[in-house]
Parts: sequence; structure tokens; C-alpha cells
Amino acid sequence: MVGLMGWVVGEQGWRKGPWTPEEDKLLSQYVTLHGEGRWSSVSRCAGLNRSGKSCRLRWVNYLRPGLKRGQITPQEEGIIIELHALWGNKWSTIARYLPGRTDNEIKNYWRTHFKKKERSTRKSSERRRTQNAKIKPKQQQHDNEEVGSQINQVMIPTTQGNNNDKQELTFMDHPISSTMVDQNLAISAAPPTLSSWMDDNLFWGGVWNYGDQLAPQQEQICSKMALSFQNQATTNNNIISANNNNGFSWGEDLNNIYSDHHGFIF
DNA sequence: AATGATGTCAACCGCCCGGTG
DNA sequence: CCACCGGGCGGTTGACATCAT
Repeated sequence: MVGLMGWVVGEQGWRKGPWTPEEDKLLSQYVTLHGEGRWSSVSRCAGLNRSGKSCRLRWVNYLRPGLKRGQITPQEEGIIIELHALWGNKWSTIARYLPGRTDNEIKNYWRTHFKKKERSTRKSSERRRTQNAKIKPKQQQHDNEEVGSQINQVMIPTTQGNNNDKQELTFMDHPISSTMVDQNLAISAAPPTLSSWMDDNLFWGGVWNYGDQLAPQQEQICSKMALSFQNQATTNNNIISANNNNGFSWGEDLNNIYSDHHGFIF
């Protein structure tokens, strides 16, 4: 590696480090003209001394049209939390449901906002545990179950239903969002504004396949939630579709009734 | 005002996967 | 079937900004 005016040149001669406005301009012009793809040739043809990967990353995370800049909104935050609870660190998958946001952005947001909270929650819980070391077991157990004011954590079995392979779900308290957890089913509820920005196809494409059939008690929970949210969701022309047999979903209108025997993303 | 701690985010790294010859 | 290559993805790093002491 060789330092060059604050820049670094890689072993193969590629430039590294922050992009200059000139480089951005070259890349934007080239991609606008020729489209995405073949990133290795983009770097050559556009006259950029950058690796293909670097070009792709710069385009996808910074130059691509339609990218939102600025703070993640509370609504977006809610979506991130819900989807992360379902998919874990599948940032690119989560990003597909947040138009204008990149996987990198979401990943950074999660790490800075929720890892932090997770840490502080753990810290305070450890502190409590130390302080309560002399407290009788029952009281201690109650304290350990207590979590921070913002984050609720539950352990649910994974789709395999293996108790040894539990998955941690984290939900933020949200004025509208709520969570119900049953023995074998975790259901999360996102703000009813979800469908106002979410592309229908993406939404349905993302429906969580939780298994073949819902147990009667699971269906019951879905139905209960459907009715409960139907009462709540009266804003933004959002309608919750309820199907007492199979569950419910949000949609732009009542034609969008999700009635399959699968899991749900709410 | 100085300094250390913490937060933020762009960019890089390394692994994995699918396409192709 | 296998090796190679390009692209995509999640994890990590490092520079800079902001905050706390």
C-alpha cells in the first residue's frame, strides 16, 4: 500500500478511500448512460481507477437516484425493528421494504441505535443483578425478567420449533405497535401506516411463511388481533382486512385480503 | 479550552453464491 | 463436474463530529 495525498492505492493499483466529486460525476454519468452491471468494466470504461466493487458500493449507497438522505423516521424505525425481528441481519432484504434506504444505512442505524440500547439494557440488568444478589430468588427472577422501557425481548422457537434453537425477537414499544406471543407463534404488529408506503407486491412477497397450518389457537390470536387493529387503524385510509378463519392483513382496500394459512408480517 | 468518550456513517474486507466456459 | 470470476451481502474499520467532563 502506498499513501498518495491522503489516498491509498491498493495492491492492484486501485484507488481507495473517500470519493471525490469528480469521481462521483464520472461514475454517475457512466451508469446513467450505460446502466448498472458489469462493475469491473464500469471502473475501466468510466476512467475511474477504482475497483468494480468500490464503484458498485458508491453507486448503490450514495449516488443512485431516489435515495433518501437524512434521519430514519419513526415509521421507518418501526419497520426496521419488525423486519429485523423476523429476518435478523438480512439488511438487504429489509432495505427492499424501505424505499430510498440502503442496506448499509439500515445496518448502521441498527448498530448505532439498537445495539447501544441492547448494551445499556444488559448493563442495567447486570447492575441490578449485582445489587440484588442478596435478594431472595423469586424477587430476583422478577427483576431479571424486567427489561428497559423501550425494548421488549421475547424468546420464541424458530420455525423448526426446536426449543434449543430459540430466536430472540426484539420489539420497540410503539404507540400503535403491539406484540402477541403464543407458545408456537410470534406475531408482531407494526404501525398501520405500513401499507401507505409499502409496495403491494413487495408486501405480499414478504409475507412470512411460518409453516403449513396455523393451529386453531393461533388462528384465534390472529382473529383477535385483526379485530383489535381494525378498531385502531382508521387513519391514512388504511384498512385492516380481517379473516376470522385465517388471519388478517393490511391493504389499500378490502380486496387485499390475505387469507393463506401462513405467517404474517404486520 | 482541552481532552477523552461516544456516536455516526462511508468505505473496505472477506465470504458466499450463481453463472459460465 | 470443476475452476474461475463477478457480484452481492453481512461484518468491520476508521475518520470525523459531537458530547461530556
